[in-house]
Amino acid sequence: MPEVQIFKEYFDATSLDKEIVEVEVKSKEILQKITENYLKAKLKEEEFLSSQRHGKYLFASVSGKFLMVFHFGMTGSLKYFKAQKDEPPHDRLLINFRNGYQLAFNDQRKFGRVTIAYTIDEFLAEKRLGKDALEINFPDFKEAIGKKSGTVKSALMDQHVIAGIGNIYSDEILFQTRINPKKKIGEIENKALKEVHSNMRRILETAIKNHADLQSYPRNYLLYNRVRGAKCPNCGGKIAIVKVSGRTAYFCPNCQK
DNA sequence: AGTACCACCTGACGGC
DNA sequence: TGCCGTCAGGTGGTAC
Repeated sequence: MPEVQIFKEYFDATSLDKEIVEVEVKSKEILQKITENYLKAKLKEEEFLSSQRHGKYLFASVSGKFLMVFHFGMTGSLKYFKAQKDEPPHDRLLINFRNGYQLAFNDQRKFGRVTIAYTIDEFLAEKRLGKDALEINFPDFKEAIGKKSGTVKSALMDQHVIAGIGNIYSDEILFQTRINPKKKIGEIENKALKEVHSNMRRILETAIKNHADLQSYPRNYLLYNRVRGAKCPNCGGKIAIVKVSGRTAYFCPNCQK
């Protein structure tokens, strides 16, 4: 989600209030529930007025009439450019503006998706997305997560519970709260859950402040050096790697009980 | 109903 | 040098 917030800021700085002349779809696979012709017709001669982020989704208002929805998967990004030499290598969608610039939806692994929606609430309801991780207050957080029965890591990553936490940020939150990623939700005390909530917000805010660039995060963050054989920034012990409901979890067995 | 896990896709990387 | 297997990460579908 911090990356998506950075894309939102980039989008707002580059692509608002410019007439769209044409849309090119280079990889149809990224279109979700819409056809290429539909998207082209919808965007032609319109303009982006503003954008909003919810979890990992970015919503761009198109002339106040409807929303263009972006989901970036793992490798998606945006690039605003003019010269051909600046065209990104895996652009799946290009939006051509009247001013000669283009906005590219670049996505090497094609896990990203683009679609059209009419209201954010309707879209969130259809996807059954939880509240945004930066917006949710503790009582709502507790209630949402309390309905789960699996591991704390998979609950944090479940977009229906809270929207916005991915694999690497769930690791960071649990590392800083000193909770083992395999711990069951029911075994977490209220006080620790409160810490999870406040650490979640602080970590996401810190990540955004650092432009979602892992190498500029504080040195005591697990994410600063999330690689095989890394040492724990707390105790110097070896960081372990395990699978938790199919995802790779990095954690310190000594600090996270 | 809810949880676990694989497929999707591509490039990087390690091993032989 | 080069080929092959493995891995990464988010989501959606499927299996349990």
